[in-house]
Amino acid sequence: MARPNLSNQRRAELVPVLARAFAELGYRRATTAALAERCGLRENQLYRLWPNKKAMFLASIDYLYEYTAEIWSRLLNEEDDVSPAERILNWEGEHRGETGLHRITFAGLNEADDPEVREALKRMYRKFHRFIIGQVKAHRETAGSADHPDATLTAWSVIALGMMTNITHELGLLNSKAQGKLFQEVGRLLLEGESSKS
Amino acid sequence: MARPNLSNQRRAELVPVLARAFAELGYRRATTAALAERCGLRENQLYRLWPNKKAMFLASIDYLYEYTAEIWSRLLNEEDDVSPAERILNWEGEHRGETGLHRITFAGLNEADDPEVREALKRMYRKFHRFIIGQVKAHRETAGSADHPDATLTAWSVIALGMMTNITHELGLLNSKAQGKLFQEVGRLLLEGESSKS
DNA sequence: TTATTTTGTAAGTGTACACTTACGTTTTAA
DNA sequence: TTAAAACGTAAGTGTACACTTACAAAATAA
Repeated sequence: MARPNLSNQRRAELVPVLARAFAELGYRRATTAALAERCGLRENQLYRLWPNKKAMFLASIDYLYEYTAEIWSRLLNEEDDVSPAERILNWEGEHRGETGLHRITFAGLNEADDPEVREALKRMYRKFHRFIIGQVKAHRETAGSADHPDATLTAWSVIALGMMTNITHELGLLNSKAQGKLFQEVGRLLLEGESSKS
Repeated sequence: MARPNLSNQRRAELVPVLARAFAELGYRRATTAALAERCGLRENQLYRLWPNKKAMFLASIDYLYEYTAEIWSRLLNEEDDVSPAERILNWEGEHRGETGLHRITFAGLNEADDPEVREALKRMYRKFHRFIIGQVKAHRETAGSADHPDATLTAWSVIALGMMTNITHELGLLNSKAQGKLFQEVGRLLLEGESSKS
């Protein structure tokens, strides 16, 4: 034996950097040279940690969920008078698209004919879906329960809204106020089966 | 003067072919060689019709709206006992993602740091939005009007649902029955402000 | 110390691909 | 008939970029 292998640790340190690069540049423009530079490494050093560019991208997809889940978990542990589900809705309505990390999903969807990329995206969406279902059910147990779509459909719809606000933010289609209104008002309708305007 | 210039006509004939190529292959893998082959042309012949690959892609984005609007318009002119808005919901719930043309938007979002691509996408979404707003308003004038989000938000939400069902179809996350249910049930909730389960 | 493995630096290599050039052939307005 | 423009065919060209090779320096277990 000689020097200890710190690859796992270094990968963990570098994934956020890679993810940000893919998010800012997209898959195509995130050249291996650019990735290496942002990591403060040479290209071949990157290739010692991941077998190819695609693997770096797959790791970034996984990171996107972990990063978001981390933020949501923090929100869930806060003391507040509204339900956790509503806290997440409010937070996302205000901050959606700020990090730009969602652009990784755009890049991923564009590469979705690749089986590995497709599986990574599926995993990611399923994890989000499961997380949100939990929040929807918890919310509905406490709040008065109107007639609304089942939790599965509701969760997909919330993800859809998230995607849409990402897009409108990306393209500058809605200002941040309208974006927040979209997310929160429709989100609440989905959660509670009735408009929050009342 | 000599031979008449048929460029406009040829462009119009070829755009659907290009759009399908971008949809099937994504921007990156849709090489100019592949595009030319599908058009039954040589590369330089394509370059006589469009200045570069990006222009071909922009034309494909525009085509995506025209194609969809064409289908929707046909649906609007049918005789039926449900409202036009509901007919579109039903149709999209059943056929969403079938053509695969929506993948053009994935490719576009991935290239959205390019100003021209971003503008093309904005145009496209705005046109869809306007179209849907019209349908939502028409529907609500005839149907009983519950308490629901305003037409603008509703229209964005419907687009969001469309996007989501495209994604779930693309990734194989939902079977077509669940996909239809998502689109129709939630769509109706958004349209009418109450769940259709009742 | 020393053998072994990781880390750093520098310079490639092969190829895919957007875009071009050159040139011959067909069509049509005058 | 003819000149000009459109059309067809073939063969490039330059370069960007994923990935590799070679080798020296540094670190650590024995």
